[in-house]
Amino acid sequence: MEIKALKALAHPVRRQIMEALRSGAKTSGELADLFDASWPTVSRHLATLKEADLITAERRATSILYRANTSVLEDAAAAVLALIRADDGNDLDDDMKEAAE
Amino acid sequence: MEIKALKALAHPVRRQIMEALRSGAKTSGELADLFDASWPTVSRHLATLKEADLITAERRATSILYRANTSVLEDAAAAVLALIRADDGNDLDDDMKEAAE
DNA sequence: ATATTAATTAGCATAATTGCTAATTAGCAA
DNA sequence: TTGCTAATTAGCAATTATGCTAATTAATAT
Repeated sequence: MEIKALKALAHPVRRQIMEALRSGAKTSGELADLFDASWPTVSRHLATLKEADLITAERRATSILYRANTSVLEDAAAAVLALIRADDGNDLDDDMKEAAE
Repeated sequence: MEIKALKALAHPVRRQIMEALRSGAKTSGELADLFDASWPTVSRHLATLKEADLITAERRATSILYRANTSVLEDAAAAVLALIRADDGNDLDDDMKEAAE
């Protein structure tokens, strides 16, 4: 679940694609125009994001509209937050006592 | 910043290490015992996490204590959440041009 | 000095990722 | 049918990640 999403979000271009989709659905060509990478390269990143369920694709005549899957982004963020100890106050990173067990 | 953290968190073993550190600081050996991977392999994952500033290391006599860096985890989660469109006309750090549609 | 324990670093092999160009599929319009 | 546009897939080279064993550093103790 989140494992694929976090891996997909590890690449800067893929994060930028997700960022570009914040403002609404875009076609593959529109997205490819935003980056220096070639269109096939962007297309592959889109496939990776789709495989991780971070985006959905919908055919519109000759083009394909991509849109972000918000819930999966939320799940991914939650998975990262879950790595922080929930209960028991924790300091930032300077000195705190280690729990002995 | 978050780019290294998200990349580091893309690997399941590294996430499990962070998970193991939720309950408090642990030594390299204690962490290595938790996984099937060899100690050197775990050690390398620790180096990756440290490089991403997700953990800190402190020498304690013959062993080295690792602890999670909570603030960086928070930043990483925030970076993922930032990929979700904030409600209505609300542009945080949108450096993309708007779609023509 | 040697020994012991804790941990990392070195070196290597394999696997996965990335990004390109060229080729191909998909839909639409004459 | 042909042609055109949109997009993906194929195939390849280069890079990076992963994980192992063997060697090495570090701290402590005898």
